[in-house]
Amino acid sequence: MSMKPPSPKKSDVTAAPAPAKKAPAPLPIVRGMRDILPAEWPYWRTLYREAERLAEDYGYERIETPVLEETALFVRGVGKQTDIVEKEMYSFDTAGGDHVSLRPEETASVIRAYIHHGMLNRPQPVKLWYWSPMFRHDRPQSGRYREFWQFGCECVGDDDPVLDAQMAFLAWKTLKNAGVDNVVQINSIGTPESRANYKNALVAYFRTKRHKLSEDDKKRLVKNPLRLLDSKEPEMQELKAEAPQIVDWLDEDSKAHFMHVLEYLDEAGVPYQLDPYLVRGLDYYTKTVFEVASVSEDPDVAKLALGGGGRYDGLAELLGSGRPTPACGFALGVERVVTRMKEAVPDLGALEKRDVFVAQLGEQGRRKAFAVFEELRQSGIRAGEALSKDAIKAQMEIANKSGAKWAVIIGQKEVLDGTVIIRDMDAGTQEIVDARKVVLEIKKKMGKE
RNA sequence: GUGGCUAUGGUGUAACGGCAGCACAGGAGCUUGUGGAGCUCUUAGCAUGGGUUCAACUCCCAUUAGCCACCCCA
Repeated sequence: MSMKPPSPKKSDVTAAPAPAKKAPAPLPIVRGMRDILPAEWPYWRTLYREAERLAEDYGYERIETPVLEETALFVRGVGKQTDIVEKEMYSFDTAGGDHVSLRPEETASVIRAYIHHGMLNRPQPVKLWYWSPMFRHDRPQSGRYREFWQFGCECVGDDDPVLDAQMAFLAWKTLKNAGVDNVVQINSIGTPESRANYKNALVAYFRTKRHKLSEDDKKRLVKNPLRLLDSKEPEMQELKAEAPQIVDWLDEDSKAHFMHVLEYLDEAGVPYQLDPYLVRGLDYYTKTVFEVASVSEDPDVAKLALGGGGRYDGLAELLGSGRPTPACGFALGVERVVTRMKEAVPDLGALEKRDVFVAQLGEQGRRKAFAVFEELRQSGIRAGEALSKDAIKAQMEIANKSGAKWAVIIGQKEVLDGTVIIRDMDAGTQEIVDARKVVLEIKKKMGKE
């Protein structure tokens, strides 16, 4: 007996002509936010699985920190002068008067947790990984969102160059395993002292060329001279070539450290390019800095970094670890990687095939089908269903689309006889089997495939 | 944050200062027992708010969002 309620359409039509009720306006999504729809999920899942497997294999442990932190953590950690902190943070005061921010990146939080939980008393280095949403109030563009996910690893408490190399390796390898051809761009920016010296030399050089600089570049000269190096202004390309190079200003320790990092990358077969102009936007970096970019003939595709990382030996101390705590890490932008994955492996989004489809006819058939479906599922057979449909025809159509090799059909007659029909969807043949042996019969058929 | 381009059903698109079409997708059906084809019917739209006009989806302004180039970044 069908108990379906009468169609609301009909009752509306017969209802008294009430004044047209205004439908509530649909609410928009907040700017820069996005839904991850089912069609995209297979990519996320694939990337997540690769990331998790690699991180765990390499001894990294999962960590999850609060989305909300004291604003001071990022001001101190990421750098007051950085654009991220200066104009891109979601900051607000709570009712209790706390100054808090949605995290714009994860490294500062991980180090905070490291200190907070006394991880400096654990065997060093402490290796942690995360896969979490970050928030930056940036102008949205493709591959750039206000909420975005990062997969990253942090290795805290050791300054050995092999760890820097491991970071670049893991970033590269994760992408590679996800099907994204990529290359590491790498540089060393030395210690804060050697970098300060270099910065002075750079400023001195560009001051002499000041008249040739664009407005943006003049600002950089004052605010963040290292940024002059990755300026896109055409005139800069020539000026850069003449400019002092950071390698010439590195202290001996940083230089040796960097050489070792490169040797390890050679050994591991990681494709990398030395990029003397690569500097990164966060204040905490020291020595090794790197980015990973996809390999593509299309320059627009290649230019967007999929991830980045490096060494940040001073950060933990700056955040109060109380003793020198060298560390390094990297993060990949999940949305950006997924975009590349869609190009590299377009068929990943296809629906997962079902082995069997359970079709039913009549209320008794439906009830029986409900149970049979669960029986199949419990025995590990991937079954499909459309229990809410009445017409067998519609169900067979769905069965066909689901890719099921067999349909189990249960109607009134079968319920009475204690049987089910098993239909071979390719051959179009079908047989009647004992209802208690459905799982057995299906398994037998699957075994033959 | 600065500058530019764009906005029509769920998706992709068409047209026009005068009733907004098409394709795909969705739903129902083509004798309440069988899918892949076909057919019928059907749901669903001018981003929002103002203005000009007899009349605006169309022209103008603002807002919002997306995209692009910057800034910066994953």
